[in-house]
Amino acid sequence: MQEKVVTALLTALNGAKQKGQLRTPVWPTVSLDAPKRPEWGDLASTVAMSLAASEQKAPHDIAQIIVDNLSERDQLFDRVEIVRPGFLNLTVKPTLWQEVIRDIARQGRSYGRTDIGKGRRVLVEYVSANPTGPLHVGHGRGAAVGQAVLRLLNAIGYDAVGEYYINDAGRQMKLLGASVYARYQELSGRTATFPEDGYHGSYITAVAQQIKAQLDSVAEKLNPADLEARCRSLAYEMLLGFIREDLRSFGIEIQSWFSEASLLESKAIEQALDELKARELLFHQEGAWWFRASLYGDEKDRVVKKQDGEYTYLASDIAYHHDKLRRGYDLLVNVFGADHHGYVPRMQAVMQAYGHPKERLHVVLVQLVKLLRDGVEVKMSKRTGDFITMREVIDEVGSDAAKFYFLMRDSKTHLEFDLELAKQHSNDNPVYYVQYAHARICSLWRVASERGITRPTASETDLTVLTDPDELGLIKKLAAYPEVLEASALAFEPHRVTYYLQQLAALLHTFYNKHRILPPAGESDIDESAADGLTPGRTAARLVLMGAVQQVIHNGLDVLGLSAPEQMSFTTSHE
RNA sequence: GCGCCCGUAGCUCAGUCGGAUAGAGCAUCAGCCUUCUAAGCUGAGGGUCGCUGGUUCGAUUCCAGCCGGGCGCACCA
Repeated sequence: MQEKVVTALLTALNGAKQKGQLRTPVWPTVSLDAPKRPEWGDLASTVAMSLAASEQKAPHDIAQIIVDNLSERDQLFDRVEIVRPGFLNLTVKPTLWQEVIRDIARQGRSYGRTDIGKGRRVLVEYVSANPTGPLHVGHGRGAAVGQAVLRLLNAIGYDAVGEYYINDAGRQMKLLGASVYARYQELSGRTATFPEDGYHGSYITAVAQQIKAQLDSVAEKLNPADLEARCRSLAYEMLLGFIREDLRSFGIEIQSWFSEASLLESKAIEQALDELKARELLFHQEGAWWFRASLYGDEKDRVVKKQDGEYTYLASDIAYHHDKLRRGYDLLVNVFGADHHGYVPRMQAVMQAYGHPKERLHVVLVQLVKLLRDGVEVKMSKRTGDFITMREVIDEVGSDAAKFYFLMRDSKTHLEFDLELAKQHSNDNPVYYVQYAHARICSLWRVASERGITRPTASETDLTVLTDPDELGLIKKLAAYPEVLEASALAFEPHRVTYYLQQLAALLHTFYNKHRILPPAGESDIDESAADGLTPGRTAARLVLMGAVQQVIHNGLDVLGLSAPEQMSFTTSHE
């Protein structure tokens, strides 16, 4: 719809240029928004005002020229108005809005999807939590955001794949092994020195207990170093297994798992660094090897190989991203915790060092989640390992509710997450508000079929009866979905869709409350239904409209990775 | 000290490639269920868009400087 109008405006502009009425060489982007007030029409554009400078004319005059050159004016618009400085207020013919419903019915699940990504390949790296403990709430937000970004990109025609980078090499693995080993010893009645900076969480003891059960029979034959190594690898496998399970039960499916250790084994780190060395982007100083990150806008150069000969974390990451690039992705998206924002320039320097524009890597930052219970902050201490896990949250509030909350706000801002609110099955809970809108429409189908009313098809229904402002308001919101989806995907900001769905659901609930869709079951209410002009034709048209609303809510929830239930369970609703 | 992010209603937050009287939810108050699910709806009150300048016909939006909060500034990951 918006597209049609923009095209019409551009045609008018070009026509005016040919007649010599306008002379701006390149048109600015033709803005077209739903204005704030209904009396300003359905769509408003500010092109005339933005052309004022280059045309050296009054905005109002330019607007007039555009209007005069609108060749399809009568086919498209009921009303075209020029207001004060130079706003162009357009009221689109209802028949065009009604067409939107047919589009939705025809396109179904693909309504809103586009191909502007042109099949370009994208790798979305997300979660990537160290396999040294269970996922916590912050990881949950990262998982929800990463998955939503991935699905959004796919929805606009990219070919996106999700990957989890496993930090299974280096220091934290050693610490994990040492921590588990120490607990193992304690469980065996021996005193052990717990490593400084070790993992203190109680889950370590639980893991040690399980490992002890497995190893007790052979433990005697192992020297301490071997035993610790066994502890390390068994603990790693167990913890990564928990992570996989947690993600699965959260409804997150990671297509690809990439091991950091594999980079060491395959010599990929050496190769990646050699390539940089060959381009003189590495230098040796004070016994260490440095990457010239400052050449590409980072604030300083960075060590990749330490004096002791060990690679830094950055070296692995260089090799990892080198590998991603070699796999032929056109765009790399990394979902990072916001505390890693300082790392971004470094990684973008790496992109450039390998000859790619820094925009080829886009980093989505995800801020911390502040957990509340009834408005009181739930304190978490990383040091003692005493934190609320993602598992506990989804067990308590459910996957859909958790995801919706994680996706409600711009990911780069702090999020307050009230557990009590999130699990409430009430009107205070936006998740159910949206899902309920979907379920309500599904319920309509059930009641309709009980009363012998068959569901009308969009193509065979006369939709011109849909002229009520509430009906048109609903359609206009539906018409905006493709734009919202596209903008949301291009900005890597899923919360725009979440917000849109709440608005759409609100319109639906209002409509549902105000207008009847099905004729009443009895005959007593004939007058009431007549007052709202409820004829069989109107019922059919409204049912088609409801089908379109249902479809869009479904599509929106789906792109966010949420379910669209056909009915709500009322088990805990009334107290 | 330097860098990044945030500062919008009592609370939590949308909106910001510059536009017309700044929005939603919660909370508060007043209403709506013999009718398609009240997990819903209607109405009311509530704001110097952190402050000060600048650019502009026009700034909550862009720029600069301040103030307040968070995070980051390792041969840790």
